[in-house]
Amino acid sequence: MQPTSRGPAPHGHVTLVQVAQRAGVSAQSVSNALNNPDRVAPETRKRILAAVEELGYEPNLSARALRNRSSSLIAFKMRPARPDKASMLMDDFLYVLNASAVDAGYHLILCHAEGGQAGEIKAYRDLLKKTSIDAFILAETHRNDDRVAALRSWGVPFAAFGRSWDGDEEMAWVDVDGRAGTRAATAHVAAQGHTQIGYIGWPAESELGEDRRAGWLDACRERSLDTDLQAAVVDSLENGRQAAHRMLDAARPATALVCASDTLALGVMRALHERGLRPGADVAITGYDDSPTAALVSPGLTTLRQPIDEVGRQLIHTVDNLMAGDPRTPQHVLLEPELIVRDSSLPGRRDTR
Amino acid sequence: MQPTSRGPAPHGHVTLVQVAQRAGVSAQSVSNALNNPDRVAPETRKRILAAVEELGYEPNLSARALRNRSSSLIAFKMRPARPDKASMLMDDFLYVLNASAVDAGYHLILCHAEGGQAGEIKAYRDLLKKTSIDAFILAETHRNDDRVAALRSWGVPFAAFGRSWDGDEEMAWVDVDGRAGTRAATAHVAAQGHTQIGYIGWPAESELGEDRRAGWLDACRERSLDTDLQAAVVDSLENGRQAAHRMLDAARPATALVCASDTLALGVMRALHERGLRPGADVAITGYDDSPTAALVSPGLTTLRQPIDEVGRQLIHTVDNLMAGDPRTPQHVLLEPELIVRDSSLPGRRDTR
DNA sequence: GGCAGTTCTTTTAACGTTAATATCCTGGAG
DNA sequence: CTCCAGGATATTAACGTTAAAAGAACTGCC
Repeated sequence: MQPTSRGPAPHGHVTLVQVAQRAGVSAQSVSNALNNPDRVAPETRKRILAAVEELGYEPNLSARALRNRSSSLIAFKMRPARPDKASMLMDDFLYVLNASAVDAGYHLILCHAEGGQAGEIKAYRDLLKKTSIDAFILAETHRNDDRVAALRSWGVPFAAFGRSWDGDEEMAWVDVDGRAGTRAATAHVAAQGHTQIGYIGWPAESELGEDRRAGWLDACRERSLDTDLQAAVVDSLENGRQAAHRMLDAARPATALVCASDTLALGVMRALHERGLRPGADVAITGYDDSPTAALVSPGLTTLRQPIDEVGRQLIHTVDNLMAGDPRTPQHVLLEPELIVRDSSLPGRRDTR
Repeated sequence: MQPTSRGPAPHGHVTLVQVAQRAGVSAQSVSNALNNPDRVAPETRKRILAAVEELGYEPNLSARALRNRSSSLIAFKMRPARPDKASMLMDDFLYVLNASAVDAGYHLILCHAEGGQAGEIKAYRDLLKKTSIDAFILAETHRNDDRVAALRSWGVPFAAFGRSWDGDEEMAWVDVDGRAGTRAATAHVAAQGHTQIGYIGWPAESELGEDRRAGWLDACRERSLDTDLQAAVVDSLENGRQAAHRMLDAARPATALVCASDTLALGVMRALHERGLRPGADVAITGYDDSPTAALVSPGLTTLRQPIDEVGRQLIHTVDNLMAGDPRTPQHVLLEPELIVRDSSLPGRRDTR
């Protein structure tokens, strides 16, 4: 049955030429059949596709990249996972990002860089020189981000996870509405009857942090609640713990604590643990990110889940658009986080066995 | 100062030919200067390297890949993060794997596959056809792993995170000694005076699980301790919780529980929480993996840290060796986990503020 | 019948690199 | 003075693909 011999198969790889011979046409026609279907006669195309199928031909991406100056590669730089960080969304994020990329006909390649901002830019430039990367995905952009300037100056399509904080309308981004998240969390604990709702967040330099703080402020003001209890600390369990102790020692102690991250919220839980207080029953706690940990601690931590899957999909979709269509079209996508209510913010029911 | 004009720089990319013109030699000499330094005269080489430096030349990987049938790409397939899984080492692992790869002159490219075993193999084959991937890294191999057979039949270098459980001497792997880990954890709680040490692990099909169970068995037998209390459940918080309740309701209840994973251990903590018992003070608990969560819960969870950085480095080192040297040399690396002692396995001291 | 206009297909050349081969040159032996 | 060895460098060709241009076959129209 098999078309015995005559198959050159010199290296195990099937090439255009072999398909062409099999179908009795030129290599270019095969190329056209695959990339510009309307340039070949329907029946020729059918014959070619049959040959492609039969021989199991897959176009060689290196050759394509060389010829087209386009590698179907999208680059992403991981940051080193800070040990104290509970928000281990990176794992999921990377997974969907890659899945979406593959679905759209790309592959994800990882960057590595040391030496901060400058090192990262150098790494991007080197990568661009060496391989014709089609697009970049950035995470965590900030005000006056040099990487943005660099990528733009090189004319490479890119999209960021995280909006442009300096009102850069040109930049394509996908982000999650942090403000809406903390507002929802605050509203939730207020609905449980809490009136002394503290907030533990990040230093004011963090744009993301200010966004989340604003949501808590919104909710408190809407209800004319006290907004005295707030802390701005670097994201860590220990800082969350200490801030919680301070707020519980205040003249009018907090009965609920809204946090800018799960890490901070877990610090609060530790503080309660140290004081013999029960999360939920005695003090309501909410976190942010729905890190795996949030579901695993006891009691479970109420938190805000970022639609990370959708973020990944939208990012790929965005760069895909940038590459295909008019690169002048800015794309902004703002997604809503989802409040996941667990026992840490609910009174009552201790033993749910 | 700058060598004005005459620079073609047609596309912003510097090519071998441009460097060659600048240095007044042929393209081949530039290639040699970079790849076979002993084939060019020392001073010519110096001149060429100066030109390379000056023009900021970086070899085009697509062209190289096409010519050499080797892309400097190492492929790795992520598995979707199971939501219930606390062992989020993937993030760290990927980071070091990539860092090591870049250090060794490679880049990491991510695979995506659906459809289980078969789908994964198909994805590998497609990737190989399309891009001359240099090597693969596998995670979580098992007995009679089809992927291993496939990769071997194609003659592609690969290394696995996780030893070959079917005694496949040919396969290169890097692994962590699970047995030594649980033995150390068991010895640790025994040293605290515990004599009823239960074990919560995975179903017997899991080779990794049996390995970890063996460590607990070893330690118990060495001390002539009871080994009646054991559970074999699918890895989840809920299963850990239920198993813990069973063991605490037993005729001779467990006073210490050694677990095969942090997820299970967190389930145990929840069970204790439900019973009003204190981890550490009332029942000692140990987990496995030192997931981020372990450090964040209160009290902290005693667990075993896998030297994930070293695993990543060794894996890259291994495939690098396979590609360079004699591919017949099997490479096996077994690393020791490190016991991280936290309060969950220690009596006393409740409030450490 | 000849000629312009379609539609389909093939030919040519190029992307940037490197193995293999060819050429040049220098110095030393005969 | 010729000839050869051997090192240094240059030339050729190829990796697999595709844009651009050229060619072929067929249509309809004056």
